[in-house]
Amino acid sequence: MRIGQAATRARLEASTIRFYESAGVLPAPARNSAGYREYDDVDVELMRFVRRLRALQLPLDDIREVVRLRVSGDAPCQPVRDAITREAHAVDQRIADLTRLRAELRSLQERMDATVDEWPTSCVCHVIDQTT
Amino acid sequence: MRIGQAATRARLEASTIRFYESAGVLPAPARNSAGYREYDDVDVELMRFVRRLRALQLPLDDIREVVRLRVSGDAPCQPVRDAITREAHAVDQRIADLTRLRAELRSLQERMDATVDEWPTSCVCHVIDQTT
DNA sequence: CTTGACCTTCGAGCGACTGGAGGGTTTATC
DNA sequence: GATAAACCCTCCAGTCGCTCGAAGGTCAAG
Repeated sequence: MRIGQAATRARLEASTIRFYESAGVLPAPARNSAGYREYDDVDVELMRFVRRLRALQLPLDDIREVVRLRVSGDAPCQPVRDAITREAHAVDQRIADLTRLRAELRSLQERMDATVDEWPTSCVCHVIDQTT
Repeated sequence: MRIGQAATRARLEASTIRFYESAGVLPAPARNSAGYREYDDVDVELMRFVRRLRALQLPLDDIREVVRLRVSGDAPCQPVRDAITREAHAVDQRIADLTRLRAELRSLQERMDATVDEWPTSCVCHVIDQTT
């Protein structure tokens, strides 16, 4: 099948598949006489695998390595598990950061609302100025 | 003062200040005879204001508008309040997304650990394959 | 006179795509 | 057999917010 159908089946954009190929994540497929990429079901399975890892927000560098192992017949389970662990920590960190940020935004909103009557005259955003 | 001292006082990198200028966020300052940028305390205050808004992860597009108002003497409070509200919603959304992602990563970790004894033989990452 | 710290501009690189220009190919329809 | 729509190709630019490096100019201290 050609890239469009592969994209539909793998639930990726054709442009994303080409990008993954250029990034060395997906192997370069065969080409037909017109130069079109030709994929089979195994290729589509691999694309789905990559999509699922990306949905877990694993970086392409990790996925490239995992795909390399999988294509070469090795079991990529340990690297996948390691990548997932790294990502879980990164996600925990991002959530903690964002939670702090949200608290600060909420607090700012409240403080701005409390001084809304002073705005028209001489607001230079003291509230923001008081932030670190 | 020159850009290095302004950067230190505003707690920004000199390269960031130049970038903000090129991005139209900060106004172009005067230059001395050697072509060096010259800043005063008011400029540094504005840099700090921008840094604080960036720390709240407001996009530069919003900050540019807010700075424009502030420099022109208008009170930027309402736009700041609006931008903060938008950002608060975006942060809520990001937290929700990441929380779902974290749950999925945790679940995957557990399921992989539960089948760890099967890995050496024929792991093709069924666990990942079962993900949507 | 030289060293070193500072400054300048310009351009590339990050991550992971996305979209467009400017072409060629295939397929369905008339 | 012509034509139009849908598909494919490559290459390049843009996204966001910086950050770094190259290649050079300026200036004060020793």
